[in-house]
Amino acid sequence: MAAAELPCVLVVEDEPAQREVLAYNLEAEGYRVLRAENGEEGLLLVNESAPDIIVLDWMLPNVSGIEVCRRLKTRAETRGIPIIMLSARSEEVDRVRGLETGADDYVVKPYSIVELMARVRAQLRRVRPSSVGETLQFSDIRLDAESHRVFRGDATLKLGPTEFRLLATFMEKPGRVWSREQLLDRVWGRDIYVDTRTVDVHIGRLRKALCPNGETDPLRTVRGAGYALG
Amino acid sequence: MAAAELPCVLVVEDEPAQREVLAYNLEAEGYRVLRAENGEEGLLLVNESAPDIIVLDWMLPNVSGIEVCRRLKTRAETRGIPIIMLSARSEEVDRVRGLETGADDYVVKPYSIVELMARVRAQLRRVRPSSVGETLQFSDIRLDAESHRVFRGDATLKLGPTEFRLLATFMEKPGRVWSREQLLDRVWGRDIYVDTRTVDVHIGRLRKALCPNGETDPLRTVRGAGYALG
DNA sequence: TGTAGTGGTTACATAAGCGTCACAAACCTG
DNA sequence: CAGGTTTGTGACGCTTATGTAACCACTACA
Repeated sequence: MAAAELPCVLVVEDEPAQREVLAYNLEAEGYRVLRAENGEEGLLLVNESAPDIIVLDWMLPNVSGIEVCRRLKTRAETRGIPIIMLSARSEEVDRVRGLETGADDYVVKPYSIVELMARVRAQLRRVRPSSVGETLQFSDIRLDAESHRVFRGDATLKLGPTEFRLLATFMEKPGRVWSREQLLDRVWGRDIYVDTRTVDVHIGRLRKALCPNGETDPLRTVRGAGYALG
Repeated sequence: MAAAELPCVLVVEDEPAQREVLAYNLEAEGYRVLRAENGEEGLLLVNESAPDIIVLDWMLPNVSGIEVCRRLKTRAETRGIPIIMLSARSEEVDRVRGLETGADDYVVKPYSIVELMARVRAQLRRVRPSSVGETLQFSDIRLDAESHRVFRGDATLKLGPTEFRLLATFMEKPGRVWSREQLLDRVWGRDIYVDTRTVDVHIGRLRKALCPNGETDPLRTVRGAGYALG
């Protein structure tokens, strides 16, 4: 199974017109597009073609989008594929449910096609670290490289340059454990001599900055190894 | 049970000709092949020989393939074994039901043997990562080296650095018996002086960590020789 | 030349993990 | 069964890794 050169997007949308608009724009953007008109077909295509990202309509006949999402996110091999949910509903409840099910992003119809494209790009960048990042996301934390800003939920977080780079490193590969030395390399620079304990201090500062209101600490200490996000 | 060097594939197919074609191709591909001609025999062989992957026909006398699948996927020790379902039916309903039952992949007859081989390889790669840095799996235990995490079923296990390295060593070669000296070399380091009995203590701690809720102990004590996983 | 913001280091407190021992239990061998 | 050996395991003291506050140094900028 050779890796496709072009990023591959699976569009699951029952309404033919909307599906084609999406597909057209995605193809114009340079993606390979797979189309599915219902949940079953979607699930099948995921197994067959391992797309890099999925744009998923909320309302689908039989197997609903949310159900498709749930199934994909509970299976280990498909859990990593980012899912962007589309929905006509704008109620808060559904947003929460959408993200709760494991969707990585959520867009309410009618959406700006440009915005959707941006989100697709963002999600892809998260998964395929080939190109440099604009927006990274992990759970409720968003990091925008361009504007140098970090959000948690709706709140804007305030963090210093070092903490920002530190967080950016973590968010490139959520879950991965970085040793203090690796972090010094990536965040401080290759030939800077700083005490490894300095990392600890900045981790502490990052933690404090990430949880201004007592949110759960997303950083994990791995004793004897280093730190990780999530 | 000596650790099989070759990946072991269990073929459950009642039609002799088809079974042999499959077996022939799998053996040509370098796998060890177990054959079963019905569901009961299949389930039996799973328990006896712990295959690495199962190719399972949908239509079987008595116990149907889907039933075999369901049973395996509900038992903790066998849940981790990937199952590829074969079916003559191509109806949407069945596809979905196949995946719903927990099958990891689904191939419709008549299939290209090349494609099937590719899928077997893909599933095996998922379960038996040959190289470092990927995720190791043994029965229902998964160890992810990169994120330094260990799961049993859905639960995340909490183990200390030494227990983690110990388990990683075992999972590299499930079934292999490691002497206390070998373990000290690999886990503690070549020129560390520690009592060999220390290994026993850490094995105990690892055991406790692996069975937080009274699951079956996957570690085997080989009297006079050492310890092994499975 | 203040002042505010940031960064690196140190020191100390605490938590986590480690290794050893001692005794109990299991096992083997006659 | 007796005697010896191997393994399981709780307890305990010790070491080490980590969290964190405090401090000083440096920079930028008005």
